[in-house]
This record gives sequence, C-alpha cells and structure tokens, in this order.
Amino acid sequence: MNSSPFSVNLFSFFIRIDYCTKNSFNTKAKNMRYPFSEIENKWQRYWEEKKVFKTDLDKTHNKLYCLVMFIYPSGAKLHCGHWYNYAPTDSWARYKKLKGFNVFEPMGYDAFGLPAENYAIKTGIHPYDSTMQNIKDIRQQLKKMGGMYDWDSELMTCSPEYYKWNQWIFLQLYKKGLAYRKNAPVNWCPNDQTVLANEQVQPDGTCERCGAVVIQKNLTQWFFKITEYAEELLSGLDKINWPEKTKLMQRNWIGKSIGAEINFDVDGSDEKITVFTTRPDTVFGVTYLVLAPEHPLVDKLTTYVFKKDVEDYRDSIKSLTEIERTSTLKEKTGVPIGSFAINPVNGKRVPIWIADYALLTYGTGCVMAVPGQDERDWEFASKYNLPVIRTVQPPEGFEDKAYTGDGIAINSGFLNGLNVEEAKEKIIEWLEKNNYGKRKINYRLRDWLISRQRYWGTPIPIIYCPVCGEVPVDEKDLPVELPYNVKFKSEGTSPLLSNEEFMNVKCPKCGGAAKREADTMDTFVDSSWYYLRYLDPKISGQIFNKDLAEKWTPVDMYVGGAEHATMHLLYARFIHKFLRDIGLVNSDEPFANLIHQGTITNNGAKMSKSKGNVVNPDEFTSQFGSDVFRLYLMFMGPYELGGDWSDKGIAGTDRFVQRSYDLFEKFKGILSKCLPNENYKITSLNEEEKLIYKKINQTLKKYDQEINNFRFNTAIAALMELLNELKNLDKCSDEIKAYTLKRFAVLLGPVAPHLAEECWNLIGNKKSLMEEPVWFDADPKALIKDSVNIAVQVNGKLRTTLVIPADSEETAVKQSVLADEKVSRYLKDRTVVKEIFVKNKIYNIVVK
RNA sequence: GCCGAAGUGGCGGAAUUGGUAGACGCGCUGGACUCAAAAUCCAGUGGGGCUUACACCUCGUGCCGGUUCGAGUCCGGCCUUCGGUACCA
Repeated sequence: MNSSPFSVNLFSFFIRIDYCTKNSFNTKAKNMRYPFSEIENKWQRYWEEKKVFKTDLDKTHNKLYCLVMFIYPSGAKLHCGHWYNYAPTDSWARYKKLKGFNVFEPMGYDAFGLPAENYAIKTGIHPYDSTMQNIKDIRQQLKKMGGMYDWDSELMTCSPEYYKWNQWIFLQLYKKGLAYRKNAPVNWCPNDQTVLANEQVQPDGTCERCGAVVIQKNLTQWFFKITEYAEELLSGLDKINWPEKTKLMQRNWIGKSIGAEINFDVDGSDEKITVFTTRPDTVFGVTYLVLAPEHPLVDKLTTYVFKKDVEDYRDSIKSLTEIERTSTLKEKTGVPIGSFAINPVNGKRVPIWIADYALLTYGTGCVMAVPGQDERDWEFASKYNLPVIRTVQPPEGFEDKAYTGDGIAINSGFLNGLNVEEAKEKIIEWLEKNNYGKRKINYRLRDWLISRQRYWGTPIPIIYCPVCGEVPVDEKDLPVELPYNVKFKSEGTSPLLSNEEFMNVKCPKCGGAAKREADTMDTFVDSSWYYLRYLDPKISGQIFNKDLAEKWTPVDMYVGGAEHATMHLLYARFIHKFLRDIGLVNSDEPFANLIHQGTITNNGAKMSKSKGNVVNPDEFTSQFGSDVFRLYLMFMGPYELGGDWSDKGIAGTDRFVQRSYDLFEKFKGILSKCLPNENYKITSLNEEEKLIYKKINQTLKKYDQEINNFRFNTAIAALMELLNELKNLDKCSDEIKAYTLKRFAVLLGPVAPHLAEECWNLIGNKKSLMEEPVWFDADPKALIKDSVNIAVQVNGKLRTTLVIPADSEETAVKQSVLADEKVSRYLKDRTVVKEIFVKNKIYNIVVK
C-alpha cells in the first residue's frame, strides 16, 4: 500500500468505519443476547402447529371462559391501547391454564360500523374490502402478540352467517312485541348522518363516535323494548361481580323511581291530566301543574286568550338546541295556558303551565308542582310569583327555600302529623281507593333505538307492503343479505335505497310489489351475543350451539373498557335475558366477572386515528420483542388505572428478560443432571440455598395472589426481586438450582410466554409448558420465618429495629429492647407510662 | 350542581386488618471494564441538618383539624385532577 498521507488518512478512515460498524454490531449482538425474534417465531409456530390453544369445549370440568371485548378492525390496526387490553388479559388466561383450568379464550372482529363506511365515502374503497384487509393485518398482529387465542373460534360480525342471527333475534323480539317502530323525537348526528340511541349521545350532547353536536328530529324508527327488562336489569346487578362503579352507572342509567301517578281533572273539560310524582305525600302543596311544551294535551287545553303566548313560547324553545334547553344552568322558563286543574285531594283550582323543565319523554310528561318541597318548582315559582304551600315542617332555622328532607306533614288535611314515608303510604291508599291515582314505578331508561341510516351494518328484516303494511321477513328467508353495490354518499338517507335490486321485493304475505326496510341495525346488536357464537362460530341452523352455551356461559372473566358501561354492557345483559326467556340459555347474566382495563392516553388524549396520536406497538416489538413489551405494559402500574403513554421504563423489563434468559442459558440442561424433589427440608440446606429456597417459595405465593387479582405490576416486581436474589444461584447444589429454575420458568409462563417456553425447554423439559401445563404451589414450610425485624418505638417514634426470633413473646422482646442503647437513652429520666407490643411487628414504649 | 375514583421521591409506582413510608423499575451520581463510548456489572440515590467517620437528629404520603401509644391507611372540613350524569318530577 502506498503510504501517501492521503492513503494513510483513508486507511484510518476505513479502520474507523470498520470499528464503528463492528461496535454497533457488538451493541446489536449484546442486545440480541436474547434472540427474541427467532424465539418468538419458534414458539408461535409450535403453538399453532400443535394446536396447543384449541380448547376442548366438551370438557367442562374446570372450564374457564376468558373473554376480551372483540376488536373493531379499523385502519389504525392494533395500537398500544389494544395491547394494554389484550396482553395482560391473555397473561391472566395463561396463568389459569397453567393452574389446570380448561381455558377458552377466543378473539374476533366487531366488523360492522361507521368508520369503514366513512372511509369508503372518502376514498371509494368498499367497506367490505377495507374491513377484510384490516382483519387480515390485525390477525397477524394478534398472532405476533402471542395471545393464546383459539383461532378455530374466530368470528366476524359482517359475515352473513353471523348477521343472519342478528336478524333472527330481531324477528324473535318482533314476535314478542319487543321490537317495534314508532315516531319519536330522536337523536340525529348531522356528521354521521344517522340516528343514535340515547346511550350513544354524550353528556355534552355530542355524538359518542365523532363528537359532532347531536340534534333532535322526529322520525319513525325501530326500537328494542329494553325497558321491559328494566327491573331485572337493575336487580341482576346484585348477582354479578362487576366493578361497583360500573354497576352504579347502570343503576343510575336505569334510574328507578318509586312514586305514584295522580289524576287531576281539568276545570271545564273532560280531559284528565295524569302526573307522575315521587312525592305523592306533598299533593296538598300543589300550586300549579306543568306540562311539557310538546305535550298533546297542550293544544286541547290552551284557552283562546293564551294561544299566541303558548305558540310564541313553543317557537322560542324550538330555536334552542337540546343541550341549551336541558342545561341545568339555564333559568327555567314557561307560560300559563289559561286552563286550571282541580287538585283531587282538596278540590283546589291550580293553573296549568307549560315549561321547558317538563320533559315529554319522562313519566307522563306532566308534573305537579310543589314549590315548598321541590327545588325546581321553588325556582320556577319564585320567578313567576306562584304561591308556595309547605307540606312538610322544615327543621328550625331552615331558610326560605324548598325543603326536601324528612319531617312532619303540615297543611295536608288527613296526612298532617305523619312523616314522609307514612304520608306516602296513606295518600297512595287514598288515591287508589278513590280512583284518583295509583302506585307507580318509573324508569329513566328508554327503549333502545336500533335503526341506523347507514350501509355497513345488518339489514333490518322488514318489508313494507302497500297492502299488508309492515311485514317481517320469513325466518327461512334469512339472511337478508347486505348487497355489495351501493352508493356511499352520506346524505341522511340509507345508502341501501340506492340499490333497486335490494329494495324491491315481493311481499311475503300477498306477493305484491313491496319495499325493504333500508336502514341497518346499530352495531351494538352484533356485540350483544357474540360471546355465545364463539363457542361454535360455524354452526348453521341455529343461532349458537345451545348445548355448549349452557355449559360455558356465563363468561367467567370479561375484560374491556369502562366506556361501555351503559352501552354494550347493558345491551348484552338485555339480549342475554331475552335469549334466556325464549329458552336458549340457562343463565341470567352474560358476564359473571368483569374487569375494566384503564385507558392509555397519549398526551392526555385517548388514542385514536383521527386525533393522530396513536402509538404503534410495532416500533417497540421490533426493537424489544413481544414479551418485553407485554411485560412493560403490565409493569407500568395498576391495570385498572391506565395512564399516559410513555416508553421511559421499557429498558427495565428488557433488562429483566435479558438477565432471565442469561440465567437459564447458564444452567442449560440442568434437569438432565438431576431431578429435584417436590420439597426440601430447610435444615438440610446451606445458607445460600436456604435463602433462595425461601425466596422462590415466597415468590410463588405472592405471584399467585397478585396475578389472580390482575395485579400484574406487583406480580412482575416479585419476579424481579426473585431474579435479584438468584445472583447467588451458583452457590447452590444442582438440585436446588433445578428446583428453583423449574419454578422460575413456570412463573414466567403467564407474563413472558415465549421466553418462558424457551427457558423451560433450555433446562431440559421435552414438552412445552403450555402443552402440558404445570404449576407449583409454595412449600408452606419455606414460608415460615425464623426471625423477624421488629420496630422499636418510643412515643410512637421509630428509634431502632431489632432482629428477633419469630413469634417471640413480650417478655423476651422487652429484654433486648431495654438493653439497646438507642432505646434506653430515650428512657433516661422518664417514667414509662405504657408499653405496646404487637407480635412480630412492634414494641412501643410510651414515656412521660 | 349531583354521584364515583384518585392525589405518595426527579418519574412510573409499592405498602395484609392502623404498626419500620418509598418495594420493584426508570432516571441520575460515582466506580469497574474500555484507547474511548455504548452495553454490562458494582455501589449510592426523599428533603434538610450534623459529623473526620460509623452514626445520629429532624421534616416528610394534596391542605387544615381530630381520634390513637402509633395515621399514606380511620373520622370531620376543604383544594385539585380524572370519570359518570345533567331540570328524570
């Protein structure tokens, strides 16, 4: 080589490059100590080829149905939020499998829905095509995650074999009068161009899906009569193990109120006004009645003089949005209509008003106003100078406003002197006896509006015939297939209208020309019974395998987001109860246990494609592998809490995996050297062995408790503590090494499934861990502590800690306590007043 | 407004029935290895004080008060954040 300066430079330059490359290769090699990609592929292939996760559903002994809410196959694919939902739940399922349960964990696709259709409007790509593509991608991602899903049970709601049974359910409900059509004021989302159920409108009056402000429209729509089950939906909550807050939300949503209906005659008219009240005891204090402005009686009862005022008032209400109108912040408004009602209990003539605070959709749409006992009535009465009569004696010092508490009835004729509960009973008896009213329970829950003016959903199986009217499709003609060719222009009418071939049909009754219903069903119908179909998703001729459904439901563990509290989780309970009533299932509730994973946000906002803040798990799994990522998600914090996304700590779980793998590599094949006993006598072990033997057994116990209760973060912390302790495994006999590593590998099984299989295999096991599940219980003898640390306090302040033999009695402890200089110096020149001793915990001396 | 949950180091978070606050991890600091860096390993790591040092003292779980020998934990009154709900008679 020529030694010109140039070439020397060039040479050193190359050396440098070479060096860097080598180093970066080394770095990589270091990172690759645990070849996750190879190992994960290997075990995923093994599980799949050996059908390790195919559940034998005929074996119902120890059955455990573990379910996560199925996935909406959106274009954003799997994001961190999905992983956070699925991976820990899968770890729980694996834990149960290792413990010997026959676990069924299926996965499927909630494949109908708006986003795919909106995507079609934007891009022209058909919802079917985009959905199928998304499912294909998501299935691959799910497999890479390493879930133990039984892929033979996979289902998608957009297949005719599935949605046929949505239609079938519709027809069964229809037969029983539980699916019906009515004209009603309904929620309309101007952005999604469809109606929405009450449950799908957010508190601020926006659309649950897209956030647009929802408006009210009067339309004729299909409803499911969920209110028929209101009482059972309420009482059933006491029988299921769900988070209290979720049950409370459902209770509030159902909103049961107990009271009475009271009939008021109208002066000079044959009409009666029936009001609903929870406070019939206050009826003597009625000073006016209020009707909802839209109430049909208003037209009949408004007197000539008041006609214009009433019309003007109604117009002024119309210009307000529903949110403005129903906002509690807004001052109540109203006008009198000129008529008077007669109070049945005392014959008093009271004016009838209309006001925005009376809602047509609740109760009878008519309210008896008792300003003395109701805050809203008080506010209204003060504004319009209406009289106030107190009927319950307020406590002394009570200031000028409505009194809603308990007390003695006053100004109330034959009720005087009774307390609220007694008065309620007595007045209801009186009303019923005199035919002026009756006991009545009302619910806030409304019927479930299931029509959607959209394409990508289940067609409603109804035909409209000019002669026969509304005719249900015959069951044998199901499914009413969703045609492929339609125009995806969202114009507030159903896209199906654009397909003549679909729309025009012969009437099943008379054979004449008729039209199909062009609306589709709310996709929450699909998700109301999918857990039953999973058990035999290909079954034809019946909605699901009844025999298996009776054996396998209710679902033992259901995991999904809390945002479904008053939607999916309510609808599914309703449909389950209906299916029970028509003899298809034998349980009252679909989900026996429920857990909500917390929400993973990104910069404070929920991850969504539209917000552009979706964190893609692929970047982490390609760098660290699935196990490290799963571990990290579980280690982040309490599962039910969620939190804001940060990848800051992922290095910690990566190190844990690397170090664990190193340890097993180091003691590769240990089981071929020796077979460890079930347990060891502690006294036969050397000091290091003793410590490790105790630690592994303590960990078995702790881990078991933690993971059983979905406390993955502390379960993993226990494994990390164990691994730290295993630094000294070298100093143990081969038997103890084998004993410990066998158990450690099993503990890794749920939380790091691929790593665990590899480690299990490394130490010399032939069968895969998941193929032949193994679990070890802790040796109770190893859990016994022979010495404990007790805290020694003087006046409640920690002065020292002492190591003493476990279960030492007070007198023995006292000696060592008093002998300690750190303690005795605080006792000098003081008198001991009291001594508190808690065995194995604390010795506290109180001095003066 | 009402209902529910939660506030603990620089950060994520631990803490059985009231009994040694800060497990585990991240980050940071120092050291070892290296020509050097990365990786790895070892040690330290709540604030303040004091000491040559070992040690010791003191304050600390959103704020104020209470119960108790002892309070992150129980009680009363607030503050903040996040969910749910919105005139439901």
